[in-house]
Amino acid sequence: MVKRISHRDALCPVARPLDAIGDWWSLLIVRDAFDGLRRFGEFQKSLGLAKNILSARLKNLVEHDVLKTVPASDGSAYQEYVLTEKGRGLFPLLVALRQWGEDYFFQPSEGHVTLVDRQRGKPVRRLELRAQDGRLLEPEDTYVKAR
Amino acid sequence: MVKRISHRDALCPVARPLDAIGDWWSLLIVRDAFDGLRRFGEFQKSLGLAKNILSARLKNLVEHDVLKTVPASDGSAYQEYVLTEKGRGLFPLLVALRQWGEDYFFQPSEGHVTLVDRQRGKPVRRLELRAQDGRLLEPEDTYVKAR
DNA sequence: CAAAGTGGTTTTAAATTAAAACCTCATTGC
DNA sequence: GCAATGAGGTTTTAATTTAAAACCACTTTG
Repeated sequence: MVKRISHRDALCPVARPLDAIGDWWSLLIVRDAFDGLRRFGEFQKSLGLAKNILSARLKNLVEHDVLKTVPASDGSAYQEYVLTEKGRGLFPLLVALRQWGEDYFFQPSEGHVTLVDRQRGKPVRRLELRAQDGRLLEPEDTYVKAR
Repeated sequence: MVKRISHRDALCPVARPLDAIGDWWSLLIVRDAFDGLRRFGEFQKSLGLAKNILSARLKNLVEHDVLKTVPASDGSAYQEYVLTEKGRGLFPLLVALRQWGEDYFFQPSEGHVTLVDRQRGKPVRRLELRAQDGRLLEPEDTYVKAR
């Protein structure tokens, strides 16, 4: 589970989070959490992964403060997994992944689910990067700056 | 490399892309590609990963049309790896990952690199999800809709 | 209170990742 | 033009991770 990153990457904000969510299942678990799933069994049924793997992933997500465990909301003795504030911070990333998936992984003929605005029921806007003054930024319009 | 996704996930735009970029290294390779790295040796030096793993990852990214190989730009007989249009489509995702990393994986005392707007040299805006009419959307303000 | 369900852990096998050695073709130095 | 070095891998072997299945303790239900 522990992954070493090279010296060059130790200070890169892209590399560090990968310890928390860089594996195949974690983002799907987080997606399910955004969809309201909370119980171990719910995640397992939804994702169809082995229980030991789910257990390890949940543990890792909790250790990284993406999820936290809380007493079950229905009053039973079991616990539930809910997103922390840090976990909720993954929302834009998940939307970005979803939009990329919609753009490039579906034939026009295939249907797929869409993220919609609850109030109007209309698809959300596309994520886009802008400068402080509002200009739309393409990859070439940016660079990473040490400080 | 081939990963099975459960029936429920087969149609989910979040799940499908994970075959292409769901492993630990691929996103770092793509990040480096955005930073202008093109050669096998450049990626290997930057990331410090084994050559066979890099070879497999590059192959997978090329198969998924995230990267493509082109003749070397310096006229030598070697080839280079460059982002496709689909690969460039990962820019918002990478920015989202970066912003999440900046927010939650660094102590205030620690410095880290920042993504800046090339024209002004100022940090870029924060990614945010908006409805068609411009309202800012939190996770609760959205849901996924079949169609 | 017996039976079934929840939420795991342990055991064992398969697949993946990693390190290192090796190899081929390209380029450079002389 | 030939030897030596470098680029870009592949192959081999070992270590680690993932996966499947069995097992288990505690909880809830009938």
